[in-house]
Amino acid sequence: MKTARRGRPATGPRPNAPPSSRLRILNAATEQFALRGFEGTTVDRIAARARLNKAMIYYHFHSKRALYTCVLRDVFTAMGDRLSAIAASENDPADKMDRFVAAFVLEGQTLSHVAPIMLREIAEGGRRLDEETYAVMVRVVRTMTEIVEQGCATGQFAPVDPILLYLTTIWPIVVYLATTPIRSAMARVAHFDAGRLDPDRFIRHMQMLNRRALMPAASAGPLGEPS
Amino acid sequence: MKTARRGRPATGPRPNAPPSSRLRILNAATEQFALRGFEGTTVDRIAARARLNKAMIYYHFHSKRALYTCVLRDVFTAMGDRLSAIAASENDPADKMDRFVAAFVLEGQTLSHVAPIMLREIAEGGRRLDEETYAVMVRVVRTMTEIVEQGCATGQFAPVDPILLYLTTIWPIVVYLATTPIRSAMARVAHFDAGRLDPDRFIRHMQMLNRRALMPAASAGPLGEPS
DNA sequence: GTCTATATCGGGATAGAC
DNA sequence: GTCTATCCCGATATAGAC
Repeated sequence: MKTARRGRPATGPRPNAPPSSRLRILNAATEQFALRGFEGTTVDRIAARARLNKAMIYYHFHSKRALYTCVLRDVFTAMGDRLSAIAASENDPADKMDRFVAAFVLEGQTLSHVAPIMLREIAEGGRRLDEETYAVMVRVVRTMTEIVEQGCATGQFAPVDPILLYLTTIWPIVVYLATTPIRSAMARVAHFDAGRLDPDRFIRHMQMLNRRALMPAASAGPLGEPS
Repeated sequence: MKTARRGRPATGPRPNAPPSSRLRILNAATEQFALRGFEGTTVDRIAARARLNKAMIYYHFHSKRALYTCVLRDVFTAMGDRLSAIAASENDPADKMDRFVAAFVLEGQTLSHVAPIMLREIAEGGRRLDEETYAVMVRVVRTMTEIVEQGCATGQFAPVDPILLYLTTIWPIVVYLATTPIRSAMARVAHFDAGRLDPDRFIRHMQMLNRRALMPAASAGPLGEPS
């Protein structure tokens, strides 16, 4: 258990330390775990993709499981860090919300393995998340909560449960990101133009959704109340 | 490949045929695959949960993979069938949309294994979906598309891309369903009241979201256009 | 730190009796 | 249709040389 003692932010071993094996392993592992899941990934394959052999993996990480935990922590921390920055900016809540949405999509494209991994962990019921990783995910929820509460306090936002808004904001984005690689194949089968789902259009859709969701009372509109 | 030739709707072997092994296997398999994924599940364990032994599984299904394909088809078909019924009703589009959302949540609770399986398949990039199963998923998209287009035609709905609305409607629900079992544990860690996420509240939130998203132009509201 | 074996075992799949 | 026993490969993990 003392294994997880390698505190270091994902892609920065320290300005110019060896660019080598440990990091190559981490990258290869992230890719494979995202692609095939924990059980679907073999240590041999990770080694191959890292241009190393199994033994090196067990030298740097004590077990497949410890490596996975490491990947989880790194990947979620990286995402969480980048998002926190947004909420720290000095804009008004509506602006922050737009920027938060855009940032999640954009960072999610850069950290392209985070989305599939999140989906797998949810499906798994969070059984593999350790406390540290859990805390990072909670931080993301809290970031959104703060934005919503700030907007509610000033009356700019309708009173909406931040947790519900979190659910409806983050997860379509995650699925959007995770399906990006197979979008065109799906488009062929489902007969729709995949271009309709380019990132900019998608971001605008999500922003529109949240702006409307947070629009203060007034217009329940021509559609009336739900059943 | 001729293996998948057992056309039969999930939970109805035919009114009163043997309630026995084949069905018990299917049920145990669905549960385990949802819980642990394809690679995470062992044939031995499925057998145990079905109160049978491995050999019986290979007797009824030729391989673990064929069994999985069967589970996928059954589970998605069941869900698709129940949803299609909604769209066939004679209500107006706004009503249909509300009912569609409610139905997805409710049926998803009944077919409680469908959500985790959907998440795993998305994370997997759809690599395990055969054409038949694919077609069922497309049908769900089409169902939503029809509702949206009907509403747009009559001017009741703002012009919104149905695919985008599908993304933002279905997937929060799927994640909501998949996290239900661990909701209270999460609430403890994240310090929020899990009761806030009871199904009725959630359904109303989703309906609100879509009604507002589909509200015809007019009020971009006090929030202005996005960046 | 990096490599080449090799130990070990779990799990998918089959044989064949009943 | 159902069972027990078994094959056998592939995957995690380790030993130990360099």
